[in-house]
Amino acid sequence: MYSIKKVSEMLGIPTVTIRAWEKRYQIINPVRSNGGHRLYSEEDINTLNWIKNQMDEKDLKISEAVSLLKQKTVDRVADVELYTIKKERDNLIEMLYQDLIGLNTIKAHKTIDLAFSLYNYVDVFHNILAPVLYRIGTEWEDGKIAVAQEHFSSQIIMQRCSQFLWSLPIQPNLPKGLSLCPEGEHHQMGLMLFSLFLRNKGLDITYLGPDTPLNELPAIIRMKDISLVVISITNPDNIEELEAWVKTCRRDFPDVKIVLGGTGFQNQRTTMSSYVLPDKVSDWETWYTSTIDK
Amino acid sequence: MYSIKKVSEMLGIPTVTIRAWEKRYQIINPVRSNGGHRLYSEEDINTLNWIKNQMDEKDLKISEAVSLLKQKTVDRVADVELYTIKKERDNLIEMLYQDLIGLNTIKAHKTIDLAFSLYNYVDVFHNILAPVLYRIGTEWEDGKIAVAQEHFSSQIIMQRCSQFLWSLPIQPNLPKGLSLCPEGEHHQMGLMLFSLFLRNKGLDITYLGPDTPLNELPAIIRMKDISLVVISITNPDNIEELEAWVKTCRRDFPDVKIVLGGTGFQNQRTTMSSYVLPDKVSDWETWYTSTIDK
DNA sequence: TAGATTTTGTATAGTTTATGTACAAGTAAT
DNA sequence: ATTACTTGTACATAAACTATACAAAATCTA
Repeated sequence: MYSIKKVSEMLGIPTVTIRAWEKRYQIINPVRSNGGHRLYSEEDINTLNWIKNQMDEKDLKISEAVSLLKQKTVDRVADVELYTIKKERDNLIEMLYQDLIGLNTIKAHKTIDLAFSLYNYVDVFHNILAPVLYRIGTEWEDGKIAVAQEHFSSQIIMQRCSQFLWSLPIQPNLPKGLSLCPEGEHHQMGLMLFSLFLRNKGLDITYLGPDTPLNELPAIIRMKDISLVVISITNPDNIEELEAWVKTCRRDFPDVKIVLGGTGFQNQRTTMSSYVLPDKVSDWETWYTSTIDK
Repeated sequence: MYSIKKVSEMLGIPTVTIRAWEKRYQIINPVRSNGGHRLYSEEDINTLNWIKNQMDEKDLKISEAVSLLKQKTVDRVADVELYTIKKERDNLIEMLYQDLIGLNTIKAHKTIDLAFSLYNYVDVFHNILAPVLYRIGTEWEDGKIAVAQEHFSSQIIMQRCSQFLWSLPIQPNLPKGLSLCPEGEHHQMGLMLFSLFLRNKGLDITYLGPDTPLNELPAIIRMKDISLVVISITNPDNIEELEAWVKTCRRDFPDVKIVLGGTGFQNQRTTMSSYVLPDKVSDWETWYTSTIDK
């Protein structure tokens, strides 16, 4: 906390002027001491300094510098207020896409917050977050958008999804599960959605995520007393290794259920087709009632 | 024990003034003799001396020096309290470590929640989450724990950290920043901590995270009007490529500030050493005041 | 373009607060 | 008895506060 004299000396602005700016343009709001003297915070000084720099560098008048400053703050708020108007789902998807492509952390999270406030979370996952990430993933593969944009987007969306992985209630009597993509696999949205589906049913799912070495699974299965393993694959080249692993798993843990999924299985012949799960969410329900909720 | 006159002569402060300070600012509390005369302890004299030095050296008013003093004692009390619950903190670290190693999503989040309820968030980041992740990272490199355990742990800790990246308030007049690790780099905890440090100062930081291709940065810098780029490196092999990039960046964006960090720079000769940031958090403050908060 | 109006920095007046010091009247120490 | 200390009140000066005023510069208007 600084007195007006200190600030005046630091910034080279007369005290009268500082007070006049405060009164005329409401750019700062210093705290007062018991006796009513102004006490300036770092933030206040920042603002004054910025104003003065703008005036000096760009030869602006005080009023112009102030409206620049207000513009900066207003931009954020206005963006957020816009959301309350446009709230149809397609709009939300487009907005979120733009936020993510534009690397706007704050706006993206605000949009997701809005989505969660308008729709139930299952709906948000499947009809907003997943489509956006799918679109971004496709455009990334086509080279239409940059790596950084794709990483940034999936990082934010995955983060929001995984919050639900630990906040939803668990029913301890249901089986425990493990979900993962093998090494070299990075597309985890499908895996996340299915894990959330199971988590929503009350299963205790440990989400290991992408790039998990299959040879580590037996130890984990034993340690956590797992009875359901969910594996997602995008690249068909990984099927062979997975096939071998499934075989040993069936032998070592005959009671453990295995579920496979992901685009890697489309139009591929494999000995494991009985474990492969369809993409449709309605089929998930069928699978669940027949396999887990028997 | 010293009489008021002795103290006055020792410190060069009139007796009247000493009494006025005692009455007005409650900074000292000298014992009284039977007859009511003040008897000053060494501690009282130290306090007075400190106050006087502050006023002389930093040209502070008595009221300002006093509030500094009170702040100092508050800090010390906090230190002492911290010390008494240091055991508790070590306990938390151990608990969290066990939760993460045991792949217990829910318990790990509960432990982190507990940590946030006991300490301020900066403390939690630097003294609980970072040490745990560091320990797990080391044990992973030594082959003591599995890949799955390391991935799982860093996924959870990063998720908790990044929540702060978009919930802390922003000061729009401060510069905008970008933080990232280049391609092939995966250790992001240091980058995250420094990003949080800047975010905490009110800077609008876009966290791109690990594995970001450097050649995409110019477009992003233009798009988001970035004026600060933070890059972290663990592997010294990446220094050469980074050096080239820094050179072109300096040429194309002379106004953009660059900050480099990470263990990759330890004991390495490089032309970029002027941009390299020390590890110590106190040095971060120095860097900030001299570079951003000029 | 001349004159009116607005913007902006600064000045001034009358108070109030902050801070160091002075003084009076009484008590303690030696 | 003399010197030092106590409390309480008072006072002077510096620094801030509010409010109003004013002049130069910039901008608008007829």
